[in-house]
Amino acid sequence: MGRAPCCDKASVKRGPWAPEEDELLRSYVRSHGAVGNWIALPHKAGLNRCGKSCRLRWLNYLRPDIKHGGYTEQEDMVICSLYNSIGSRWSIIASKLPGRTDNDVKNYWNTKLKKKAMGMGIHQQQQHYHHQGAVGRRGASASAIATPPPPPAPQSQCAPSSMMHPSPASASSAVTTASAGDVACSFMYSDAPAPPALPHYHNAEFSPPVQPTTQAAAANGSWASGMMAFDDMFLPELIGGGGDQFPLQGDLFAGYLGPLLQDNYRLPSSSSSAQLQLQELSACYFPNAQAEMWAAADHAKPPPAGLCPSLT
DNA sequence: AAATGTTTCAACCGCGTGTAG
DNA sequence: TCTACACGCGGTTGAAACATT
Repeated sequence: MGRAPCCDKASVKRGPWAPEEDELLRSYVRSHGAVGNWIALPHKAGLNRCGKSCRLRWLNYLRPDIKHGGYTEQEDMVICSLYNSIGSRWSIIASKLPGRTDNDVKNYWNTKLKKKAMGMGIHQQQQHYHHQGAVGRRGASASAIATPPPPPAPQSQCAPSSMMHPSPASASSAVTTASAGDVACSFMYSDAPAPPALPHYHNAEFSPPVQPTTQAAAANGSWASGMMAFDDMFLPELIGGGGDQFPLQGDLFAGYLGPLLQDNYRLPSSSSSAQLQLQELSACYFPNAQAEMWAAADHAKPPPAGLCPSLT
């Protein structure tokens, strides 16, 4: 038994919107302000449409501040960089691009930018890649099965490599489209010492891995079940002030998360093993992009959901 | 000019999440 | 605490537009 449909699909109009329908919806929103209940809107506005369809039409097309097409190089870089970092979190990516919608960004990536990114070259940076599996809103599972390490993950090269050091304040900027816990990765890091007390962050949107959650983990010197939400960065910081510098996936981690973890877990920054460990964690935090690049690069299929093998 | 293949993008679908009752 | 409902999201589809042969 499936979920009840949000509306009677047989009795509502579907397909492309007519100009009259657009005008009805536009004038309704104009006169009533923020829509409180999209399901009830069609009836009130005199539209024979599903409420979800109305919402989509408004958000993706009729909103006055929408931009269509004409993506700039800078926007390309933002999309590439964020996609590399957080994967297909289109609503988050779109929230960093004023006037762009998640649907638009998604279409743009799938039809143009992905090819462009691929064409600019793929190179390997990471020695080890461990897909962490289910991430984000759907089906996050800490009980996922560890799998053997796949081939090294290629990375797209969308922009000149640079480092990024967002200020702590930037971590508190608002992103309303995602909840804390998104882009989260559960992992165990058995070689690191138990983490010290963690710094306080402005809010929960960006929080470092949590301290050991089990007595056992603390007792044997490991820590477990780290969760991180990384769905928020300021665009100005992303584009590096002048807009001519951009973080890449690895650099994003090395530039921001790396030092954070080094500070928190006293990893020697100069040691190659520490670098390796950071790379492993990076791959765990931001797995989606690698997975896609990977598939596109005709490598073996990425592993199914699972904890980072070397971290378990 | 016609046929065929490819690309684009608006719209749909179904599921996870948040929340009010 | 549970349930029902609406919202929001990401993946997918399909028709139209465009390019190529």
